[in-house]
Amino acid sequence: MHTATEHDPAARIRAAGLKVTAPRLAVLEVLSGHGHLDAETVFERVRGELPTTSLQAVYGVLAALSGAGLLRRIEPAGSPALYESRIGDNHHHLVCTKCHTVADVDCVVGEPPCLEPSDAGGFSIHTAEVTFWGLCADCRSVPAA
Amino acid sequence: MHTATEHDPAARIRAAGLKVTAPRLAVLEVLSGHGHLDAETVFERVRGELPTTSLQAVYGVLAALSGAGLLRRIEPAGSPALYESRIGDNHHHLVCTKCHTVADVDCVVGEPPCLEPSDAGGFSIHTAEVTFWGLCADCRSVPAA
DNA sequence: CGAGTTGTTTTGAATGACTCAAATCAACGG
DNA sequence: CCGTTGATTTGAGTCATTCAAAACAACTCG
Repeated sequence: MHTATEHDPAARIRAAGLKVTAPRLAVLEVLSGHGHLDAETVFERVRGELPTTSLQAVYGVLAALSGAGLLRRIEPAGSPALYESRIGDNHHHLVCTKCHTVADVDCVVGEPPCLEPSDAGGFSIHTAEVTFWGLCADCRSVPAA
Repeated sequence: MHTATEHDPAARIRAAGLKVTAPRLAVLEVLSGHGHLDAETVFERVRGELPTTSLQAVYGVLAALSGAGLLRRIEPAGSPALYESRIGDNHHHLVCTKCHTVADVDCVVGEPPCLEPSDAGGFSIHTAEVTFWGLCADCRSVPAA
């Protein structure tokens, strides 16, 4: 029913035509949760268990894995690029205008492009990216501080 | 019926509580069309008629005017910040994945936030930003060049 | 309408996030 | 286990943008 590819990080990397290396496994591990992390943060966490890893290696790994579709990269205005492991569904994001925290929102519509523009102006659209901007619960409870 | 504010750039700047200066008028003039221009391009065009203007001044003007709501700033992933004069309607954008050209799309829904997330996760949303990604007509007609 | 106050612009430097390139090194196919 | 090819390290460079101090110019008020 399930192939090993679905759960085993090494198999997923290999299936993407990439070599399986310690930094790549470490990056996938760091991003296996539900966070939205920037390259610097991934680097710090990877360093914890793989101290010889360089920041450039992390940039390379993030580019390779997101290029291969194993990670998703988002770039909200005002934040550095963020990476997440939730892929394959075309979900969207909530960004706090004050603290820049990012949360996921399920896409109510479905398959990408989950929305169609009224007039595509000659473009052939393949994705609709939706970013909701607002105040997160924490920032709302601290009005002027 | 109409106040002068609606059409006169100087009046609009003043109404926003800002001082009316030559660089500000020049930036508004440069952006009065329907383009999506980055700071560097605005700077080059402003220089044409106001040669003493510095790039930093342009950054300052763009920040002041977009902060005041007289310009809209967008930041598509992979492009520098772009500025446009179409404001007040919550329209969206089409971005070419190849050449990064940007086109406007009318919002089919209406007032911002034109979309509501299914679960706002504690956020109080005020805007939904939609970016459609695809190939523009020009890039589509040049498949592999 | 002329001086002051305050906000703007100039000039110059610095920063953050990321990319490029050469050399070393390691994964995997044979 | 060796070689090829792709990854990582090391080190430098780039781009877009911001910061800061000093010079300057709009608008306010007398």
